[in-house]
Amino acid sequence: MTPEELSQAVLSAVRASVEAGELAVAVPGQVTVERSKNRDHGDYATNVALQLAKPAGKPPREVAQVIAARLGAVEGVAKVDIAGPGFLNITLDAGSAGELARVIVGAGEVYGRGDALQGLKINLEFVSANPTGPIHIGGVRWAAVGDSLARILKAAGADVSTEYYINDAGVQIDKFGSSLRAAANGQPVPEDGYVGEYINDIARDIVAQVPGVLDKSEAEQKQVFTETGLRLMVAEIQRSMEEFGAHFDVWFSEKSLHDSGAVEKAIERLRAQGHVYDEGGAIWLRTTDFGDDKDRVLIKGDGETTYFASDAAYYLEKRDRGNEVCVYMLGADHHGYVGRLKAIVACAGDDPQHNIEVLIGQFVKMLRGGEEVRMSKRAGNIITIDDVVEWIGVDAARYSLARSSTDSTITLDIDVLTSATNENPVYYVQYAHTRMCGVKRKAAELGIVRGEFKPELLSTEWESNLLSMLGEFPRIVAKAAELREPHHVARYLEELAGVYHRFYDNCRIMPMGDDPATDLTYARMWLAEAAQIVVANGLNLLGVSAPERM
RNA sequence: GCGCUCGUAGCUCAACGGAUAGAGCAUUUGACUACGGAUCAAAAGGUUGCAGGUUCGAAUCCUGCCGAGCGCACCA
Repeated sequence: MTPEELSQAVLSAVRASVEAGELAVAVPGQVTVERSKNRDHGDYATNVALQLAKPAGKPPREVAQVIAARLGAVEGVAKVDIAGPGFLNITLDAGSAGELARVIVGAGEVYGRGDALQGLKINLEFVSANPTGPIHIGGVRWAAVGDSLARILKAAGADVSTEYYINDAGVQIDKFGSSLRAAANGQPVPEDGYVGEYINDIARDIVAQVPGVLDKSEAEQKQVFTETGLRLMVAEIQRSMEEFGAHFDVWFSEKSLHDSGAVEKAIERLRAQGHVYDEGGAIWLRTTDFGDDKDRVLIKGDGETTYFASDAAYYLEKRDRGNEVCVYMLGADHHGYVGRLKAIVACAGDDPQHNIEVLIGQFVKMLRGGEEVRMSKRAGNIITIDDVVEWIGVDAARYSLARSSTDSTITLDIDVLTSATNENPVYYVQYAHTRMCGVKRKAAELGIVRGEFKPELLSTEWESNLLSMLGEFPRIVAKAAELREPHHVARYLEELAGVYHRFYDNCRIMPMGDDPATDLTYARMWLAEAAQIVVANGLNLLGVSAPERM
């Protein structure tokens, strides 16, 4: 019996109690059934009685008794206990619990997918770092979290498109171009320009790719260095992201919004909605109508459009492509944008509670020699995505960045990263997977083929623990998707790996010596394979490999 | 000054408003002539920043205070 089926059974028990007049309460839409943390509390627990106590006007334990009486009679349920303030602790009979292994093996890589977000078209924009330099450690966090989130949302049934917004318009691009030109000509870096080894590298590449560029006029040089530099830098970022396993369906150019006239069109649309006005020679959007601190300028007094105008046009463009929900993943230094972004949505006549979601993530702090490293391009101590991958590899990097909530700043110790220790919990999870594969290898070596499955043989505490843990997976995926929090999947995998390691230690799977394979051998092979499927599916959601050997 | 986010074991981090606040690392002590010991078992480690409030129940929600990070442009 899966937790989903059990949940339905509990719901039926509630409904039956209501219909029998034992409970005067509205039947809830659904009830949560969770795996018990403590083995003394059975396989699964539900707090439904606690939640129904108040509307029913009865003490929680009395409500629990009514439900328990009916639930105990359900096929597959061995025992129902009432505990504490009114929890229902449910123990399944071994056969019923063990059936889950068959379900999982049958489902294979589909196990864990659901329909919680079925039919929802979501656009997920993340990283979107300026193409004036390599992706640094902060951007890497969004690459790991964003790409994992995309995978999780898809697993929950959503129609997801991922997107990287290239800020290829504006003064920072001009500075980038002139910095490249200066480097190529051996001139000092211009005011507020970009420095670093990568600037010299790109400048050299441009000189090599465009023969005679240094003989051209200053204006022509600026154009060549800006355009070619931008192209090379974007290509570099794309390569880094590709190697990191972060996939973007769309690489969207800010400049294209201006070239296509989308910005002007957007302003007209907002004007038609009645939120645009002229003042002091500039054109404004009245974002204060929708909770923003102050109104925002769309077109400056000098006729130039603002970055904010691009944002508005970009949002409308995304919506025109049929995206129902536009998710933005921004760094903590951009949290001031949330208000104005939501105001854009409201000004456009959309619902800021639904059509846009802004996820704010905190910074990554780096430690070296026990002291915080303040990254500065000028000091040349930027830590890039390529550095991190070189030190610890894609798997460990993605995992360590995706296993924490983005609400909290995380601190990475460079000394630990570069020493390549086994401190990263990803190895704990991956090792569990290799052990599962090891069992298969051993079985092949002994010529054992998995025979008929007798689920009732999986009766020890380690086996039932593993089964109930495996049953949680679909619920975890749905939760991670709904909360937009990939770290729940990672935490689940760590717990699952622990449960598996303990099962492995206490429950010998393969026969010893020359002993023949028994029904118990087969049953445990089914269970081990089910566990392997879940770990592999979970790691895949995080973009981390599930190795057969380490 | 105003606003957003955060404050949990020595360190890095978990915990749909649920039961005795959990893992890993570090520390101490045990376990292989057996499927890979990158493992397992055990010990120790906490007034969840402080003070109130809400309720069957608060690390979680509300208020105030303390502390940290970040943001408050006709910049991008």
